[in-house]
Amino acid sequence: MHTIVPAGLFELLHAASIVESFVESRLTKEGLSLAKLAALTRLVEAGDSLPLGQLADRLACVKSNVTQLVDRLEADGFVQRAPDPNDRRSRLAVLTPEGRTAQGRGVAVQRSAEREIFGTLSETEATQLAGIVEKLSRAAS
Amino acid sequence: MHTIVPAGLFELLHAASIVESFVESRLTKEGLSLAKLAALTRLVEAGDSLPLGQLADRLACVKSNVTQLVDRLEADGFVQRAPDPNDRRSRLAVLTPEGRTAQGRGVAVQRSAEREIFGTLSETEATQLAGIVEKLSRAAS
DNA sequence: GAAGATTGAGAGCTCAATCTTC
DNA sequence: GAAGATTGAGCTCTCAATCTTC
Repeated sequence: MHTIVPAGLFELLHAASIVESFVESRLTKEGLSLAKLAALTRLVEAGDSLPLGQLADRLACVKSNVTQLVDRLEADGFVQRAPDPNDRRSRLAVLTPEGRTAQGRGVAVQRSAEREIFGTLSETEATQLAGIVEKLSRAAS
Repeated sequence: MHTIVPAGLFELLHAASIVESFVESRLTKEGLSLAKLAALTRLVEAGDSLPLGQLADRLACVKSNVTQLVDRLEADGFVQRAPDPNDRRSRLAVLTPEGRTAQGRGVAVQRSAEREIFGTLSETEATQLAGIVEKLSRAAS
């Protein structure tokens, strides 16, 4: 027998960190990380370029974080900084061709990891999880 | 109307990060963090002291991480390093009185945050969540 | 003065290399 | 040589302070 303990804070956070590490380790093989993939994906969605501040908004993080993330993406050759013609204060993060293909490989990895992990859930469980996750997010906001 | 999208990777990780920030911000007011509280709690459970390597095992992290975490806890006055009488290679992390009371305040904060967040779930949902979390952890391990 | 971005400092984590003691 | 701990380098993230441009 094995009693299921009602999920608590640590169980939830620990599960999330396991899932995160799982995907992270797969992305590493593609020269990517979740943070980098998220940024590249926002750029693809925006049509290849975005002012850094906009990127920060869409990543739901602070601007100084994007500055450093884009530094690393630039070092990877996935992104380049360009001046904003409309506003000399602003700088654009522009996707390079390498960045675009990396993003493609990244989402493929992500989706396959997603299938692998969430594929173990029944249809019903997936729906339940969505509802619960929604409730928890709301309660902690 | 509002269709519930089946929970995916990003929804799950985002929810976890919201919950984490919620607790983290409450612990900040007590001069603590989730990482520090976890370490202090492991020490309390162990009866006030533990070799650093043991602490790393119980925190499920790498030893160099514990070295730095204990550095910060020592600076806070919550922990002190002591020589291990049994093995001169080893060093003990020893809880101070301040560390013990901080741990007490910390778990109180944690439990109240837990009630606040998980209290929004029905009995049934809490049980479902536990099962799902268990499945996901297993799939990603 | 306020909106862009960056820099500096620091928390939290990892890995690889090192140093001491077993 | 292997087990303890630490150090150095790097990733991800935050906040406060700064600098330029609006």
